[in-house]
Amino acid sequence: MSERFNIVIADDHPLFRSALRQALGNAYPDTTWLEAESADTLQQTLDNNSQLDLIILDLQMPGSHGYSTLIHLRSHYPAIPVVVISAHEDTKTIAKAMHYGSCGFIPKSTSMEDLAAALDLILQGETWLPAGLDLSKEDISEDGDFANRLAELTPQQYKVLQMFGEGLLNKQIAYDLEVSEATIKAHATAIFRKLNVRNRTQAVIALSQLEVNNPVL
Amino acid sequence: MSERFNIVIADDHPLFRSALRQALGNAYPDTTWLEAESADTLQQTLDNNSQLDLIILDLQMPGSHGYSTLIHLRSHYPAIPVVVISAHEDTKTIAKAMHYGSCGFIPKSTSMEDLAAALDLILQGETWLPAGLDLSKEDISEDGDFANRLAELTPQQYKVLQMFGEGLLNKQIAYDLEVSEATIKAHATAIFRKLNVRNRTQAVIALSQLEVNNPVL
DNA sequence: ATCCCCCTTAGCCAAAAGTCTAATATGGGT
DNA sequence: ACCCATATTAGACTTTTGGCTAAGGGGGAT
Repeated sequence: MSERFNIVIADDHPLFRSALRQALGNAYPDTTWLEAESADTLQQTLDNNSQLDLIILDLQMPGSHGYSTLIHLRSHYPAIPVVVISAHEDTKTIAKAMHYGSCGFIPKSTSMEDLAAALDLILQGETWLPAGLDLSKEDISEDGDFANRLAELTPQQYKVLQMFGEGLLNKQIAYDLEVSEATIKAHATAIFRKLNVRNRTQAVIALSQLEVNNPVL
Repeated sequence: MSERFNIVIADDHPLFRSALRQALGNAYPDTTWLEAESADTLQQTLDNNSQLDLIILDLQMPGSHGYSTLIHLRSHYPAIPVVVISAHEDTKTIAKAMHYGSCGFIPKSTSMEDLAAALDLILQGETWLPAGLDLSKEDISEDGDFANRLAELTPQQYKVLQMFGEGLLNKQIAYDLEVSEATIKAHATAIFRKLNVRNRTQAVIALSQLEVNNPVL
């Protein structure tokens, strides 16, 4: 055991990140821990590290719309397993996380011992779920179409879409990403085509359908 | 007892509307029941009936964003009590409904006897909540600012905002409402000013913050 | 009668959004 | 070496959006 793993903790709460890191540090002494506080910094972490073994992902992060980050990760980095960790723990939330390619679901209420046991399984390529769960009743599939469309976006397009979701103008996005406004427009057109919408407002509406606990789904 | 009441049932599920109506018809034989299946038809019902005694409101309706309808009703028809009825029944959802001016909260799992008893109280001007509830832990107040701003919208402005939320163009909205595009633009400018946003995308984003079970709040 | 609010509309203008073509650059894979 | 996906940009263009001014009509309240 105890290989040299590279594990990312993506959660917007600093206290939770360090608690998780500390709790698991004993069980995995040779592991390199990386932290990301937003979808943005998570993307940077992915860009800068080629050998990642696991992403521990919170569903609520600034600049991320619920499951959208999970969908994007699974489609563009299929080799890296993602385990979702969340304060929500109803079966629907869990079923959706699994449906979108998570290799496990860890409620934040999980004890630290269970957590270490869960990581063991997951790092071996298994899946892990809280005990005593019946997901058979949960029928997802509704928005499968949009999820597939979202998965077609390139990383940069995905980033631009997220910034649409923050209400930014093309000009502001171009400034933030340090590219020209023409580039943003080009991305926008590509995004709309892939998502099958006509303008940015419809794109944002579609994106918000992936919010955690959205009653629509 | 048994006055002549006018009660509106606003729920997008036809089966549920008739079930409710049938169940309560016995307890309130002289009551006129009105049904609305969307925020739109609810608005029409309000326009056409001056003497309404109660609105039974589901939080999930087509063209309505969670609490936005409740906020709008309470600000523009303060004399008409609104009781929220919902499949969600966590304390946060309930606390928010009460915070936004609901005079009660009825989970859809409530028995028909309890339901009749609840209506009795509510029609007397009292409030009603499921037994054994502790809302003291729930702290809302976060988006009070936006709720106040939303309450400033006139009925027509509110309707236009909802259609922004459906991703419609000014041209389409004008056609649907049978007014000119100039009118929609005038409403749009007023909406943005009242909501303190700069464009329609930001308005839609703000509106979606009022979604039921939105983790942001 | 008067005031005020809401709804309506037109016309003008500026800004932003969105489409299209065409071109360059880079990196990975075959 | 070559192909391909991605990212970048410019330029020209159309459409949509949004703000501003001005103005008329209707209804309710004082």
